[in-house]
Amino acid sequence: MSNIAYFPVRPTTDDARPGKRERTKVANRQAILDAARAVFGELGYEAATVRDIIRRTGLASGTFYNYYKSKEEVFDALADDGARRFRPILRAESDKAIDFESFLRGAIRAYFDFLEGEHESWRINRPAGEVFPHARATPEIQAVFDEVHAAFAKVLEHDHAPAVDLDYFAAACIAVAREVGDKMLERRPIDVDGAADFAVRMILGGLPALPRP
Amino acid sequence: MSNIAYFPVRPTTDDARPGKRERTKVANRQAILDAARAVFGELGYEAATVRDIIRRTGLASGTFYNYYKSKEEVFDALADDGARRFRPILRAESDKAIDFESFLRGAIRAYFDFLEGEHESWRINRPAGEVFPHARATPEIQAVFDEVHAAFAKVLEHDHAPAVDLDYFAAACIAVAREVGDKMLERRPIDVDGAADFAVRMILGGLPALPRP
DNA sequence: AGGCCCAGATGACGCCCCGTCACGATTTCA
DNA sequence: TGAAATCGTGACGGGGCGTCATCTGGGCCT
Repeated sequence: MSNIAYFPVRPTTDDARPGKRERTKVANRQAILDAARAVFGELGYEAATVRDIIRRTGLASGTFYNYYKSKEEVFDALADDGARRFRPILRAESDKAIDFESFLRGAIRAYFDFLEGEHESWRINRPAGEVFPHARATPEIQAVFDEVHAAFAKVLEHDHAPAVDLDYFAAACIAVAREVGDKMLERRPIDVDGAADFAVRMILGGLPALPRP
Repeated sequence: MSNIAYFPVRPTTDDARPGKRERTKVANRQAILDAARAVFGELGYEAATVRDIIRRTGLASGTFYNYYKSKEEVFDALADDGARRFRPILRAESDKAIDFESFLRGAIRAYFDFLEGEHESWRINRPAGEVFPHARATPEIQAVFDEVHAAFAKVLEHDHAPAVDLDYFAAACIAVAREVGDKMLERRPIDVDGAADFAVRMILGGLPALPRP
């Protein structure tokens, strides 16, 4: 099938848009990210080496360093990517929330759904017991934390809820969500509703009991 | 000052008890542990190498591997050591506790005191932003978790509190304690009372709101 | 005391991964 | 089309890794 008839004027092949240099650049970057996800999944983060990642892409070892400085930086990039995809979801929950309870329920539910989705891409084939480092505070992840912080502040003030130590409270909420989320992923079948309900109730129950500084 | 007069019969020097072989063995093991603590503190866990650790002890590189298989194993040994020292403290709190509230308050208070104490040995000189991996589930650490679990079960049953998802609940409590504890260490002055009060109230408030399966 | 044995300390060694860099191929631009 | 810029390439020096043949000296026996 020739496509000349369809693109007669500019014989621009469909992959020729932004200049070849630029295109191979994004392709390489993406290839490295994909390879890294797979390698981390198979070998675990600790055991994985830059060589493992680059080998899987077919690129030369030097090429890796044109894009990332180290294994850590690739991991951060993957984490950043996750955070970047999650942020608008969180933002949407924050916008449509009426009060603290609806915000919290929406946010945790969204986070757990997100977790369940991500889950697939990672635990491919990893020997049990292997563990990932907790994501470092990359800019995008920090932004998510800040967003939570801000949403808490906004929505709690709007509720005329008495002041609490927001720093402690946000940290505690994130901790509960993270830990209950992890445990949720270990159970079969995965019960997002149940886990979310648990986390929400625990936080919601704890809030009015907090000390007022 | 001669001590001949004081130990006239058996010229047993005070460090000659269990045979020299055994003594240098425990000394070496301890030296490696001490060096590791210092190196992790100065360089951070990621950057530290087995060579850094062994160099600081003055021993030969091969000797290290007579005691530990890797940097990870030394770290685990240090974590295990901490857990081993904390366990009796936790046990004491569990024993003297009347109800869930007093147990929780005692345990968290003990944990935060412990944290503050440990704090010194670690953050010696480390560049900010560096971070330690969360301790792996070494046997001794697992034992602490199990102890918490068991204490929760015992004390909640004794309270005739309605059943809750203990797995989620214990995980959430540990998460709150860990995270609020970390934040506590970042503030000056360190306010153990305030942090413990916060964590206790949050958990205590959340408990009655939990779903009953 | 003298001698034998073996636990365990030693450090050189080969392996592999690291990050760099000079080179060459390919794209871009004039 | 030729010059310049960009970037992929893989060889290379550096260094940490874990091992192992060798040596040392403590334990133990006569």
